[in-house]
Amino acid sequence: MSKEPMAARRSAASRAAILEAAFHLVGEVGYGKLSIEAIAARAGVGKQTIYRWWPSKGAVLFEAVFVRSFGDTENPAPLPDTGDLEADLRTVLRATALELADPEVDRPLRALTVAMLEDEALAREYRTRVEEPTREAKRARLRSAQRAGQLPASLDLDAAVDAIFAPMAQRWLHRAGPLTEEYADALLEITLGGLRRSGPN
Amino acid sequence: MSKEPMAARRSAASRAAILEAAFHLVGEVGYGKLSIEAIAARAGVGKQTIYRWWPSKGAVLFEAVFVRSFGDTENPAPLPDTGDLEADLRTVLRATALELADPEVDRPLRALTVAMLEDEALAREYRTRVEEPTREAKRARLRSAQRAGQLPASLDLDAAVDAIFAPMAQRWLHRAGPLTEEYADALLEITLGGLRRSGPN
Amino acid sequence: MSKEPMAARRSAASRAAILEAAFHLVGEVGYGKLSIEAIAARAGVGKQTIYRWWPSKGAVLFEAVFVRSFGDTENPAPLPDTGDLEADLRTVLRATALELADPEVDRPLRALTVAMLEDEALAREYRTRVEEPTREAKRARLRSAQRAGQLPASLDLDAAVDAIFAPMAQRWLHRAGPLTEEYADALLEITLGGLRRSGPN
Amino acid sequence: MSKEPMAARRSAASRAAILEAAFHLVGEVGYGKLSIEAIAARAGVGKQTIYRWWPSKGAVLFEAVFVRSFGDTENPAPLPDTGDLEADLRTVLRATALELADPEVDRPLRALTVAMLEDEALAREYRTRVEEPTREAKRARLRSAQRAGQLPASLDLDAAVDAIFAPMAQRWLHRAGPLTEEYADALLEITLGGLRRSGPN
DNA sequence: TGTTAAGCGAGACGGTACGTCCTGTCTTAAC
DNA sequence: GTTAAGACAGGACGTACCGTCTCGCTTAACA
Repeated sequence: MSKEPMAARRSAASRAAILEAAFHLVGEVGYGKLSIEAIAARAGVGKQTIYRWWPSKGAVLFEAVFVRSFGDTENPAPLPDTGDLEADLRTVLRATALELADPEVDRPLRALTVAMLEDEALAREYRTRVEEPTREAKRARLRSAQRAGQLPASLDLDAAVDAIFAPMAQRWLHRAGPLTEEYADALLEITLGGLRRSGPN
Repeated sequence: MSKEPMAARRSAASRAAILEAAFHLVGEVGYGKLSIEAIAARAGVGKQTIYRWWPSKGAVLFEAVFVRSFGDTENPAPLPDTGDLEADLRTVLRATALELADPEVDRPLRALTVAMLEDEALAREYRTRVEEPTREAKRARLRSAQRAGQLPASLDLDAAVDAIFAPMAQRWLHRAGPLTEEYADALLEITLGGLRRSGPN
Repeated sequence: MSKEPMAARRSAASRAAILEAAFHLVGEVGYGKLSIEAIAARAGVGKQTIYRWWPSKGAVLFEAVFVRSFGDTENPAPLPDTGDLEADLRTVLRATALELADPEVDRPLRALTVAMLEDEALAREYRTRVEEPTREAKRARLRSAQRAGQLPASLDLDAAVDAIFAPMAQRWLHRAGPLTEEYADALLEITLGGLRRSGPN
Repeated sequence: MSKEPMAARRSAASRAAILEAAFHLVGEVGYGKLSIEAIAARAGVGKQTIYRWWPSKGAVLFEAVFVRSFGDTENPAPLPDTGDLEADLRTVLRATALELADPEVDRPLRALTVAMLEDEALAREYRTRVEEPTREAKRARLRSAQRAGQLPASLDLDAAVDAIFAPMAQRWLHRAGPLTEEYADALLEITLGGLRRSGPN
């Protein structure tokens, strides 16, 4: 299989400069005030070069964030699997809490969320290329736990993934409270043990 | 003690026309393409009348959605309390699922979410006037269940509210799946019973 | 004959403040940037008070300049008549040159000229109440000279007044050169003696 | 030596459309109600295209009138020189009278006068590019008459030009009377012969 | 190994919307 | 019944960007 012949002349330097500029600009001014004109100026690039390769500022931002997060590969890392489901999920949830609390991550990710809310095509691409692979990694860990008899075989895996991970995402999105390891632990205890027997009883 | 004398001259007709116009326009074109110019034109109002009373298009939208949802009162309805916690939460979650699936609600709410992501002041107002009262109503129902011995006294109520309601909100926001009563039920079973014993075991 | 009964309640203080404000504002910002709003604010007066009594900002300016120049009387002073036509005209022309060179006069008068160019009704009022009386005073002096045999009886008096006074006005208007006594004298020599024998021949 | 490379990309079609639109609009609504917005709309052009190349609506108007009057050349036509000064001046003055009486000329010229009164920079440009070249043409004719012994060598040429031409300009500006050939002739007789011996004696 | 077409930076173009200022009309409360 | 105050519908201001469109220049691929 050969390299795609399309886009033969595309300037790698310009592409990198554009993504770099978009990423930093969005961190400075937010999605609403991000403009293609400013990206082009910051990147030292003609506007047409952006319009030639991306359909919208949201698409530029998506790629900028995506490249930062995944580099050149499309596949997310699998979740840790030590055999201890609770410990592994705790590790992941705590790491997520820390990452989302980092302004370097928070601002572009928030901007990307806006972009996706404004542009359904972008949202679709996100679901395909980010959300679904990530979710599959989470499902895989839960499946492993099912095989180990730690979770019921009949479990609705998607609902389970939502139950474990959505509360943190929602708190982050609406800044509804601090993203701490304590919060991560409290959530995990509820989700794994159930509200009815939650708490250190 | 008298009513505040300020803003005495404000035109109630113009205010209503503006909120009405904003609500419908945002449903037609989305938040990004909503313009104050268009709101003013649709409402038959001078732009200055909008700028005089609201600091941004997001603030107009917030008030438009708020008035639609709460009318003149500030207080959300309390959750049902029949004594059966699971049944009551099921009622609420199912109703939420149906409501979020309604385009008349979906579109303005999605737009409002964008507005809040773009404008922290607006997000703060939302948390104070919408999120926190609503959350308190939810907490109150859980406290009632604690008093009835259905939930542990040591439960972290905010984490519990998140665990119950966030997954649905997240699925709605990212259109990650259908908002059905089945999904509501599956979530509730996990959250109340815990993943480890979830499913019809 | 009594004071006119119309405008019974009109506030003399407000009228004076408005004219004062208009006069000074126009000197600061020029006619184009003069606004009724600014006049009202400077005069400490409601906008409606201006709109009630004057039809346009030009009319306010006209009255402001007019009151400054003529006070309460409508009649301009007659030209000096010592019997020596040339000396009398020299006196008047030199005085005109000095007055037009004074910024306190120059700026409002220039503004008034703009107002009249923009508003034919105002121009008509100016011609009736300022230009024509002034011109009649000039004609009167020339008539006196005719009676004294210093000017031909057949002279077209209006053309003569134009010939004597227009060049100075034009130079002032277009800032085409300095308004000096020398210029006044040079003009007078040409106009009285004729170009063909002008100069100290 | 090459033509200046700057402004390379300027659209000649847009420039022409703008000047055309400005010229006609000012004739319809006058200078005060002339708006850049309306010029742009009439010309089928973006506002920015006007702001890019002209600093003010006055500058647009100046160029519009200038192009109409002079086309691409900067130089005014010389005055006729048949050897008979009086006849030549009569020709010019009569032509001026007729031209100023033409509404097609009157309205834009009056507007341009307002523009210059409001904007000293514009007035300066007018003096440099229009008034001074025109005046030089007039001076040249008078110099020719001096060489022919028809005028004193000591004559102040600028004052003489003013004396000949200003009265007509002033009457036009203030609509102080009809601009007829008779008026032109009367002025010329006074200016050349002198008031003291004016009239058909 | 020179030709040629693509991608490139630059930026003008016709537009839309911004947020501000002012217009002329109106309504209210105070005197 | 006039006044100061100021809200109102409307419209123009001058600016910022939109997405499209040339313009010359650079550069890699093919001839």
